[in-house]
Amino acid sequence: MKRKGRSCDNQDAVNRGPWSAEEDQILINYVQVHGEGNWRELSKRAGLKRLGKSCRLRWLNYLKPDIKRGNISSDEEDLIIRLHSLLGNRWSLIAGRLPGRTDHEIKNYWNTYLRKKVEQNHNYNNLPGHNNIPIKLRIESPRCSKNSLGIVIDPTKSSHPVTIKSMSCTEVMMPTRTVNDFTTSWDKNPFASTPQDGHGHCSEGFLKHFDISDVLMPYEDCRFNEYACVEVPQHFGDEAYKVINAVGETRYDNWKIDDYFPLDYDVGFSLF
DNA sequence: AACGGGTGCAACCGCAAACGA
DNA sequence: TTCGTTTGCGGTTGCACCCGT
Repeated sequence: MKRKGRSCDNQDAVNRGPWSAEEDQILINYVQVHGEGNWRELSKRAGLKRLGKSCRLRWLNYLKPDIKRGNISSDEEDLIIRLHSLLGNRWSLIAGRLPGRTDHEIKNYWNTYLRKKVEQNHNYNNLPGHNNIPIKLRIESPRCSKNSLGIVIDPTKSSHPVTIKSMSCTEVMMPTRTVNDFTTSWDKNPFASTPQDGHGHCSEGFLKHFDISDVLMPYEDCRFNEYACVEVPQHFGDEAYKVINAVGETRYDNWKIDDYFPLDYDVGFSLF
């Protein structure tokens, strides 16, 4: 599978195409002794006539010991479809939720098999986020930790993913404490110590607007097949706070807290 | 058996972000 | 702050194989 190399620079001295078993072994041995990183230097020192980039690709996608190859289960397949409907072609994010799988393998699997399967599935185009079905937002834990505010989506209650684009807390309570007093009361107008709205005034209805799709990340205790977790850094100082109300927006339509998603779909705040 | 089109997948490419001097 | 290098990502390419004719 020799490929056409570019005529410039000294790439004629570089091996291209499929890796031989010997090259693989050299790379494995070298990484086991010296570790990953600095791939260009690694290639030179290991005596591989390969671009550093090529070494990195080969290691990360095929040779690394904890990689699962092939036999993608139906559960994994289902999760890929859900995540793709949520994230699009963000293969590294999708792979991050499938332990042992690489973005490369998932991308190939999608392009050669899953995309066709999904396209054939008439229901795909009727998923939430692709139409205007509103979502019920349920506040499970109104008092959030100081580290983050997040939501947990429980897809076990529905076969449909939720494509949440953004979320705003519209009513937030901050704790107030008096000096030398450890008791806490909840102040519904805490804005003297919290960010303002950029216009120098703080109406009670605001707090923070953020784009969930930018901060979607796996949560350690999360069972991948059951929950999609979103963790959002909070910017209101070190204190805990209570979320009283919130509105959000899916990828294609708006929803608000009082809307009802059909039957049993719950989206809730959770304490991370 | 030979041929040709379709498919799968490993490797490559270009770009952008991250990093470090 | 700038600039060169490294890393990471997603899209594309092209060869080997499969399968129908």
